[in-house]
Amino acid sequence: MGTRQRRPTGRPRGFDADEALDRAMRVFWEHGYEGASLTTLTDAMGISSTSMYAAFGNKEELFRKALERYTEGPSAYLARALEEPTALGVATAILTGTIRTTTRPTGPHGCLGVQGALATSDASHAARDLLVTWRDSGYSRVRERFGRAVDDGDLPPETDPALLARYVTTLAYGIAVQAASGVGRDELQDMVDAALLTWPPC
Amino acid sequence: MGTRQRRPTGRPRGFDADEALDRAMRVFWEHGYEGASLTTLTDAMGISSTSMYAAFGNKEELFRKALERYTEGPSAYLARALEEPTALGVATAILTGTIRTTTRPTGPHGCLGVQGALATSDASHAARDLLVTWRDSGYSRVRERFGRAVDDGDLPPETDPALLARYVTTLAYGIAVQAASGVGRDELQDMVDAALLTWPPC
DNA sequence: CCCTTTCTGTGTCGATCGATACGGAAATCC
DNA sequence: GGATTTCCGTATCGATCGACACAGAAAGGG
Repeated sequence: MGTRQRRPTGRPRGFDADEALDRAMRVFWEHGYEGASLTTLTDAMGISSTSMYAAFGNKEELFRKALERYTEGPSAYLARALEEPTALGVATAILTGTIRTTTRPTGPHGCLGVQGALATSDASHAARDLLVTWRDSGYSRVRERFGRAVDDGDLPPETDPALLARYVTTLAYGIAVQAASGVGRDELQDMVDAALLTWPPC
Repeated sequence: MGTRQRRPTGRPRGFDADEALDRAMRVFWEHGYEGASLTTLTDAMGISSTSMYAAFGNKEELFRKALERYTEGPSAYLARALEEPTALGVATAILTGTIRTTTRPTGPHGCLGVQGALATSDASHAARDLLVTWRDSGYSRVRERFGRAVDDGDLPPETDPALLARYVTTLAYGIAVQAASGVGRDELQDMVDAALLTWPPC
């Protein structure tokens, strides 16, 4: 065990692709898809543009992979939140996780899934569509989780899971915008704590 | 009265600057500051780049003026909302106005003040800072209005106007993101109606 | 009428955009 | 130890970016 598989034929890669993807994710996160130029990206990744194209395809593919990395890294709180035993626990974990990720002292402020490509030129519609799908996927998972909470009796039977999921995701996206504006972590947390005192709001 | 002032010396402008600014505002609204190229802008405005520079200065100044136009046009609901007699009326008018403006069938989806320049390259930091200031100004006006509502006894004395304003603006910015993703007007309105059933939430 | 002023159309500027061609370097395969 | 494969460094591609030079056109002023 622990034995790495046989080295592939050819000259070995001179950089850590995982580390490079993390750097690229941060650049996209901070500057957005269109605001991140190839020069900015490759400088941060520490590689040449040739190496980037060989390893990741093109800018669009790099963005796609950076978003996957974001989903399983900074945004992993969502998957964990959905496993909370109660709907209120789910909502609390989602919003607290959103605040923590969007206001990290060591990272860019805001959410890659929101500010990565919210309004773009026609040339970048693929990146924008990708994030629309990403956000819609998040909403759907929350809605399904709240649907189960209704079935379980955790939420009142008259609760509309779709409406409730729309409410929580709207707060989450709004928090991402506030964080991008520089609003502090504590203030956002106080706001969420107060908002969740009434539950379910719908 | 009604007499227009004396024609200025020199060749008269061959286009309507007001109309051109409206067109530019729409382009910035739909594509964002960085996604709106000079070609896209001047094509929509129906003028040459020379005329644009002569009339508006440069791209950054054009964006600044387009944002002012947006504030007194599509976003004018905010000023009207602040004049509602009750805090609940203010919140309702703000969120309903946000939904109506960000989901117009004939206009771009979303809010210029949010998606105009949320994450940008360093070269466009001026546009981003402008929108940060714009959003912060909106928040401050709402907070001051809620402060008066507390003084008037419209809101309980233990209410924190800053927290409440942060809550309402967070919902508004979240709505802008949802609208940019294509979420429909009716669904957002149902969500807001349900959310405002509990008031004040904090 | 000519002069001044302002605006317009054409053409183009240097810089940067995303993306590659090409040759040499570094590994495995036989 | 050659052949093969893969990767890296340099240099550059055509397109587009925001911005402007220049000359002619259209108005008022004298």
